[in-house]
Amino acid sequence: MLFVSDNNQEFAALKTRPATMADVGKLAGVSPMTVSRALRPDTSVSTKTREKIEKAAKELGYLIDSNAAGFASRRTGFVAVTIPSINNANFADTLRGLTDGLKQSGLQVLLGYTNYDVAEEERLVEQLLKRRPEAIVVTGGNHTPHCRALLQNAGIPVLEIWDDPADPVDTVIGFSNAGACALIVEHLVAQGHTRIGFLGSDETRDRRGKDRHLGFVEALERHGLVSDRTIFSAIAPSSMREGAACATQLLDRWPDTQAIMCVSDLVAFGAMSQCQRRGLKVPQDIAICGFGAYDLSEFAVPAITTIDVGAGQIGATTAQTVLDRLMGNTPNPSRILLTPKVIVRESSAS
Amino acid sequence: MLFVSDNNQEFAALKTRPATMADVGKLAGVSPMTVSRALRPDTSVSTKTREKIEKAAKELGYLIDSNAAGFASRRTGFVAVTIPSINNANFADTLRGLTDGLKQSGLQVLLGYTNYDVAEEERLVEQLLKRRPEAIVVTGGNHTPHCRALLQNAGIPVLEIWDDPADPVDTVIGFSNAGACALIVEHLVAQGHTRIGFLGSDETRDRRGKDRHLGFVEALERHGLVSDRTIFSAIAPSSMREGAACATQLLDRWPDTQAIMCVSDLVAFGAMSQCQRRGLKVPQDIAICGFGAYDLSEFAVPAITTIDVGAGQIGATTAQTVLDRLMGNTPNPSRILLTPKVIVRESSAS
DNA sequence: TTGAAAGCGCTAACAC
DNA sequence: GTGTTAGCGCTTTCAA
Repeated sequence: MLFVSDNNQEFAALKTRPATMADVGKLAGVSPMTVSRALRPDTSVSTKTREKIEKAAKELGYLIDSNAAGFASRRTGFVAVTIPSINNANFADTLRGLTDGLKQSGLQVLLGYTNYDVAEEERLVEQLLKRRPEAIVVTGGNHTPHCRALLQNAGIPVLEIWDDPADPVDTVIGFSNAGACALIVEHLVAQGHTRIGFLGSDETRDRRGKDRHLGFVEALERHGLVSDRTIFSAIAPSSMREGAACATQLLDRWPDTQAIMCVSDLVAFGAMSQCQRRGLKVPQDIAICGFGAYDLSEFAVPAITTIDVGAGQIGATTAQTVLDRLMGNTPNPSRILLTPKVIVRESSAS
Repeated sequence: MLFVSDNNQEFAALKTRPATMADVGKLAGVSPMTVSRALRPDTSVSTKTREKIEKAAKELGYLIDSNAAGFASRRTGFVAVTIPSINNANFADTLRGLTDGLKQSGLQVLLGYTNYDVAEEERLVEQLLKRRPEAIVVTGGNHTPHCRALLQNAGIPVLEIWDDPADPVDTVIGFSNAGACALIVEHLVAQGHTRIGFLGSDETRDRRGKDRHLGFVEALERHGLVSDRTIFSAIAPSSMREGAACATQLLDRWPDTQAIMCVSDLVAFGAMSQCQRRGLKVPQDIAICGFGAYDLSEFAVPAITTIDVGAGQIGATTAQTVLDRLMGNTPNPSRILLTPKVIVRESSAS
């Protein structure tokens, strides 16, 4: 059986046509409609008929076509999700919380990653919207104008997560990146540090990183401390490599730095490695703090002080909120802000 | 990408009906069919008509319904992919190679994770197949009988990756986990080590880990060495925590161990941390090797010797192979095996 | 270059 | 409890 016209040779037919409900119905001696009912829960079909149908379906290796079902019922069962990167333990945790929370509902996550680029996000959101998801979850609250318009006009719940945007599109489930960072500064100041550096990354791309830096600056200023010891990598987001390189720059320029706050645990780990290679003892010679509560920080030697923003919890809450919105329980936008927690570990303990 | 879950439930409709091709056609004064043509490349529509249509589409904020389009053309544009875990840098690299390689083709990845569980894989594969993907990529070559049957009867290209199964369903893009591990053993033996331990995880769940252990045992035996210094964590896959715990057990039981081979870099990192906490110097007192070439290993102090299996390359090759299969260039199954490379670093250098 | 008719596989709505 | 009819939004096919 060919699926492709003769003049279009791409995608030659490898498939044999899969069985349909009509095929199953014919074999079971019932109408396709009865098959449709039998294959769904909570539908009235006699036990005998259902058994006949299940036998026939099994015999044919029949699997329902979810696309066709969604098409007919106008419910695709998709929830679109964008994250900045797939290779990031924090977003992976959020994703796990989200998918696990959606598991019972029959909703499926359609995932895309933006590579920390709002232009890419725009393309991605458009592509995802073409699949007619029932809700869309975007990481971050910073979008191109067109992307914003797409989200606003999509006619479905829009959830912005991992952020606290001043002007949200719809519903927000996040936290204040600036506020979280301020907590770390309070901790470092309480430890008696005054010469505190910051390692970040290109702020136009990593918007959450920018907010963290803002929180850092503001918190230092509240204590009357200067905040000029800052190194940004040109690459965003910064990771271990940039952490190591930026730590080198920071220490070369301000050798008397007492503590370094890093935009993420990965940067902190790279920075700490570099300190150790330079013969600096952490925390005796210099304190290091990260952000994100990656496993890495717990098992590093010394273990790294960090911020736990509740990545998994964000995902779980997002799932619940999506379900609430779709079931009409909470038809209105809301703003749910979680409270990040400092986890003090060896790398900054006196 | 798509994540998949089970069951069904009712959702209230929040959506206003999005514009259709008919709406666009009406506004532009043409038939829906002409709109369909205008919105696709390589179709014959006059420039003037196309402009009218694009203007109308823009005005209505029209986005094509990919599900309906796929339904009508019997080409969903989905490529189903299963990976064991979303929170794993190796699989993330493969996924990135895969999605990037598919980007130009208009094919979209539908993703699900199995949590290293073949029963979960079976459910997932079934769920994914219901979306009628044009090809399916599964990580690993170990499946339940029913899952195997599902894959075989799907009528689409099936690609098993990250493995070298003895009896593949269809096409294989992987490497020998056992062979890769043997390379590490050769390296350690060449360094003069004879008392070599292994840290792994529950072998029924982590099949690739099992193969790695097999390769370890065989390689030791080739050198006439004993391979009893082995600790498996009950948790699979092992990560940093288990690496630390299992290293403790190994060192308590065989304090004179000279080198430890770990099932992954994460385990190696946990083990190395534990060694350091016990006052052992790496590599002077004990050598440590990992598997997977995670960033972590490069920036750890000391940097960790590991195996680079070419995770990104597996993804890129998989994408290319999927395209070849779908375009009929390479209609037959093939077996593509990449060659893992040892990266010798400080943790095992003499 | 454009349009009309048919239908993809399924479900909603209404019969019986 | 089961069948019939209609149609979801689009593309295929054929005709003009």
